[in-house]
Amino acid sequence: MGRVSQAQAEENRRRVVDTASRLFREQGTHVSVADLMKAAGLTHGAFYKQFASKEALVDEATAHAIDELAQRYAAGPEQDDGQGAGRHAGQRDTARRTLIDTYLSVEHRDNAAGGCPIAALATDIARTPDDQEARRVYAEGVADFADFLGDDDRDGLARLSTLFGALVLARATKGSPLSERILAAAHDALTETD
Amino acid sequence: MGRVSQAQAEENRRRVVDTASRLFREQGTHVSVADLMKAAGLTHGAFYKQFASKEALVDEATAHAIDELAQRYAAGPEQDDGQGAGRHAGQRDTARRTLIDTYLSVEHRDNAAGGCPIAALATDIARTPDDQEARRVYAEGVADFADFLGDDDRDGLARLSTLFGALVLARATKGSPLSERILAAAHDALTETD
DNA sequence: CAATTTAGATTACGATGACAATCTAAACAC
DNA sequence: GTGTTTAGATTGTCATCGTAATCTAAATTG
Repeated sequence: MGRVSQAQAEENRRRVVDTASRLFREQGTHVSVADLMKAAGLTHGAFYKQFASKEALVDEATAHAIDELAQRYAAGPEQDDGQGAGRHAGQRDTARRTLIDTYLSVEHRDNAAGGCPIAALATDIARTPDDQEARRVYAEGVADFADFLGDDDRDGLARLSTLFGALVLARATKGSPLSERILAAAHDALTETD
Repeated sequence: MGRVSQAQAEENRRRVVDTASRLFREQGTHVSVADLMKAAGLTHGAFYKQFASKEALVDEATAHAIDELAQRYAAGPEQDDGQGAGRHAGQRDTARRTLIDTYLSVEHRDNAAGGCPIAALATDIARTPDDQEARRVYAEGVADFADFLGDDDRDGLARLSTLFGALVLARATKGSPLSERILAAAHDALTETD
């Protein structure tokens, strides 16, 4: 078919990025442009009208996913008190607690596509060249997430390691009863002396 | 060239498995049979005389790597006291401590090929079909490693999550100063109240 | 509404993937 | 030593990869 309205084109582009951010998390950045475009409801030829290369899309999809994550925990389960930004200590602790609950749930384990990109993309990012934009964005996402999780730098990074590690391990051991025990063990460790 | 002695053939086979176990850890199980065989010093045509499929090799290479890991921490830095198996509490604590030190070192972060397969293969395994042998072997490896790391099940799995998580995160953030801070933070957390 | 622009479809490219058939020369059994 | 077996090399097949050129019809512009 022929042309499409600017608005349509932009929406299509957004859908491609969104689809990519989900497929990359689920299957890795190896998913083909053809599969990706089919999932987005377009043909693979249309891809290069919107993106310079697959690498560029990986960068954009990573940024998109990291952004979504940040928005999710920044908003948190907080009841909007009409005061705008800012959350007092009690609220922050509740937000953390809720995050840990959902992060270490079976649902999250089984939903990589819609889940934490830090966990889902870790290995793909680790194997990506040093100069690729996605690495920078990813590292920033890690730093911000750790800030949210802990009271100081050390605490946040250690907690993130446990949280992240348990989820990734649970995914790799899914099918074995070990998987659920990993989630439970990390949950305990992260909530007991809190 | 033509035939090769049985001994040579077996050694070649072993070299292919060993090369695979290293390449898979470094680059993922996506590495091609051709690249793999070249790295092992053979041509890709020779592959199918030894292995039924690439999948079969993934299974074997995973088992091989997990085995090596188990041997490494089972032997540990323990001085052989001539008493055979068995290690008293002090020795076990020292062994654990040494393991944590090396596990969270920059050298280990930068040596995925020769390092812990649980960390290096996690995502590949997570994306592998449920019925594949490699998953079973992997889960067993996780259970055994956790046993070694903690006093009870919960403790071991939580500690493994932190250890593993920090290494994988450090690899993904390599290049950013965050990477080293992650290793240090997890190291602190795992050695302080010990 | 006529002229121009362009998003997306179609098709093709060269490279590379897993895997298979054939060839060859050396190791074995006798 | 002759004959048979077989590990590895060579070459081929077919699918799929990322990317690009061409085509087409509708959206835009004037």
